[in-house]
Amino acid sequence: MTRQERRRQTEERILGAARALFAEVGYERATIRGVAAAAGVDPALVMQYFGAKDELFRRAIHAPGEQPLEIAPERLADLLLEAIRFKLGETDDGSLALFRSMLTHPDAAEHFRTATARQVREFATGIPRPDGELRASLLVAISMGLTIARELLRLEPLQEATPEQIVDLLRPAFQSLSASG
Amino acid sequence: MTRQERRRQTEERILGAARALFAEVGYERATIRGVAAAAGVDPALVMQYFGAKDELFRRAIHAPGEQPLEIAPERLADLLLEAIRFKLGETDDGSLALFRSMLTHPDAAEHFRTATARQVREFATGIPRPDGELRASLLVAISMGLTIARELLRLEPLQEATPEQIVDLLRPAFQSLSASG
DNA sequence: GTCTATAAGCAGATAGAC
DNA sequence: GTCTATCTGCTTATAGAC
Repeated sequence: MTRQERRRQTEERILGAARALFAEVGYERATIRGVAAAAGVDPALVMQYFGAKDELFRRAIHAPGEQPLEIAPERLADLLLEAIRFKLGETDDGSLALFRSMLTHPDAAEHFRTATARQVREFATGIPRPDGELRASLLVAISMGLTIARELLRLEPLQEATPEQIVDLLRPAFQSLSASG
Repeated sequence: MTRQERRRQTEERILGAARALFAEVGYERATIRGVAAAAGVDPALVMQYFGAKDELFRRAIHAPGEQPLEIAPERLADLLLEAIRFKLGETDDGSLALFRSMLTHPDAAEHFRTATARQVREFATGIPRPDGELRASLLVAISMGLTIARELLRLEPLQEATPEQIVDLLRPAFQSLSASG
């Protein structure tokens, strides 16, 4: 194994530890020292690799690549529900880190706002109505609320329910919001 | 004006400043110094009155008293929508402070969980079904997501819309979730 | 009663030894 | 290349002067 490979490997380990810790306690309470300890490396090494805590966080929340959905109107509700069903229970740490910190860390809030704005515009193309963007925003807000309540706050009834149960109950709500006519 | 009155008045001013600051930046980033500056008093005075930062936060999020709703089944959806319509745009700083910090401050998370559990049980009495608690949880999660998205993250389409517009769009969703049979 | 001064602790970041 | 030691800054909290 070359030096470059080794370096890349430890960098990935640090990034994974950072993602997990940011997801668990948020930006403020997560410390470089804590990340280093979780990754089994020296705190100075983390700084060496990532330069600053901000940069580490930026890298941690950078999702592995969310490909935009092709949206056929009349299908939007089902697509969203399917995405929710898939994500519930196995949301990646990068997304959770972003959710966890977005209310208290300005950079995280900004990142979420721009990512959401793009998603809203995308969804809105599937809702050809004057208030399409508002409807899309509501769909996003509902999905976000659900993830926060279940994965971050761990509200009991939501955590015990299966993704299928939840999706079934939400279907009428999503259909009414994404109805194209 | 007696000493006691004066003291009570400054205490209220500090508490108001604390509520506003906690609501704006969350528990971690809000400092005693910042609260004191906003209230126009000495930082040491804040400590004198409230003892510790935790206690100040505890007092700040203690809502002025939310009376439990009497729930007639078949009316739950309308009651909730009315509550949302009323709250949107004028959510009190105490609630916002709690929302802002609940993802990153363990005490706030715990407070929210217990308050929510009570609310869920309450709503569930209006949904006489085996999955009543799950449905009630979804209603709470949706309301929470909406408040967070609009008041805290300030997502544009949601902030520009009127409460009436939002409530109208959500009505079918709430009715399907709270349908009693 | 109110404020000044300071203690004590922990954070991120840096310089330099090995 | 990796780690030790340290610097600087900020926080809560306290002790004591006025």
